Amino acid sequence: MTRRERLRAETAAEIKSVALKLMYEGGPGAISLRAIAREMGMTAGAIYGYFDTRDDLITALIADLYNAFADTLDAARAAEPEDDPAARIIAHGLAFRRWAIDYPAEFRLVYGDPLPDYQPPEQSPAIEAEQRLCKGVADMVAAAWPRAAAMYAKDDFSWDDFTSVLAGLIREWHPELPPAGVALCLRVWGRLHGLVALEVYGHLRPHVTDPTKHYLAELHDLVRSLGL
Amino acid sequence: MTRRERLRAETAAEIKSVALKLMYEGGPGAISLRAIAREMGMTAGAIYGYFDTRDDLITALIADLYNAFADTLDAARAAEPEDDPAARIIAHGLAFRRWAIDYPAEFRLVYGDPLPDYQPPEQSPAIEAEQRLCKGVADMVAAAWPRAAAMYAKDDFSWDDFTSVLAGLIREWHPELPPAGVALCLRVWGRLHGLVALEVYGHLRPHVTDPTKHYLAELHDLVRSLGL
DNA sequence: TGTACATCAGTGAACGCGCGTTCACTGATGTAC
DNA sequence: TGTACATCAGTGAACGCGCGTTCACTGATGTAC
Repeated sequence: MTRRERLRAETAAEIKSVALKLMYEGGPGAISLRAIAREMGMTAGAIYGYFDTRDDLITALIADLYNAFADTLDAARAAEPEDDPAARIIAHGLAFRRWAIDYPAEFRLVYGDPLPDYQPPEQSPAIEAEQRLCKGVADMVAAAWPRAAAMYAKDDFSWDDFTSVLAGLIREWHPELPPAGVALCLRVWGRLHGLVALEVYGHLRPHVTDPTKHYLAELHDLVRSLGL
Repeated sequence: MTRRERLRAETAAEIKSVALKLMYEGGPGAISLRAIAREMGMTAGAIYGYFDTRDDLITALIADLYNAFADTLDAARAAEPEDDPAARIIAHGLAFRRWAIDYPAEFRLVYGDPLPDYQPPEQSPAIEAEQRLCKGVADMVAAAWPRAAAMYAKDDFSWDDFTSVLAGLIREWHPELPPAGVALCLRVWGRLHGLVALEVYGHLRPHVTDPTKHYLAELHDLVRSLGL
């Protein structure tokens, strides 16, 4: 990598990090090429040397976020013993909420409204990264399945209830997991998501003094409902 | 009500309904005074005869949506027998999802990102309407409480875990419900919300062929976890 | 080591856009006598 | 029933704004001889 290439890569990274900073301070709507350029002391046009278009920047940003986010959750799970699936689920859940609350703009970009006029591309690098998150949940449910099966194995699901993409991934990651277990993954995902989404969008605070406590209670309910 | 007053009210209503139509077609970002005026064949400035400012319009819109939404859910619950709390919960859940999927822009406005640059007022008519939704969930949990108490009554919650506003409302609506029951309300709310939010924002479709089926399974899990 | 040339990051001015908001005004609708 | 006046909904032009994007250009950094 030549000096020029290194500088180029650094500037591209700076553009993204400034975009994140703006988003952190002003919400997803605060991302604009002009604002980024202003912040960096350069001209709006110069950004076109690094990204073909505003949407390309956003797409790159989302992929980065997904990866950083997946890293955080993977690390949180890995910090708990492998033979304690309940602890891993709770650690994952708390880390998920922590990230969402600490970086609400990022959460919105990933899980909420796309930016005004942003059109995600069909083949986005974010898709791969999203699969990492998916795998995280699948790992947890698979670890819990030996005990959860007693409750859910008789649920009426078949492989036809999932897209072939998901079915393929699951069979690769956890061949032992039956369709009822995969369906359970999705519901667990929804359950982890619900209270956090409400909180991030400001619907919980008017009712509750300590959101963490309620979320933790939900995590314990969840773990219990999995038979752990 | 004089003729003039009636015309005024009709025009104000038309402004709101055109705003909804624009939002329905182009997402929340498509609401602009100019677009509304264009659609109505009038001038952007004319709208200032009806709403002091763009944000006032949005606020009125949100309050309307909350009320229409609460009407829908109330009706869905009321259609099931009062002595069958499980059926009421499932009907409520399905109606919630139906509304969210049929009117995604409205869902986003209410539960998702506020509009770019929209600053909700402190004292909004939407707050009252939101309480109607809150009461709906509280009613369901209160009806389930006699059976759910066995599982949740020993949860460690006190009235200090809620804002005084919520605590006051609950004591008015359901004086028999202890803090653990109120906490359960919030968790049920989150559970109803999770999968629907994921679906509305496009995270479920890439994995699943029939989202309703999975949501229904979640509702059944929920009902079961309430001991119904 | 020094010179001639190629590369290429960034400039700055311009384009056209849609936005919220203001304001002096017009012209129709209502009211009072 | 007809006239004089008041009300007020809506006009249209203008304001200043920030945006994404384009393009001919400058000037510094690198490369080849």
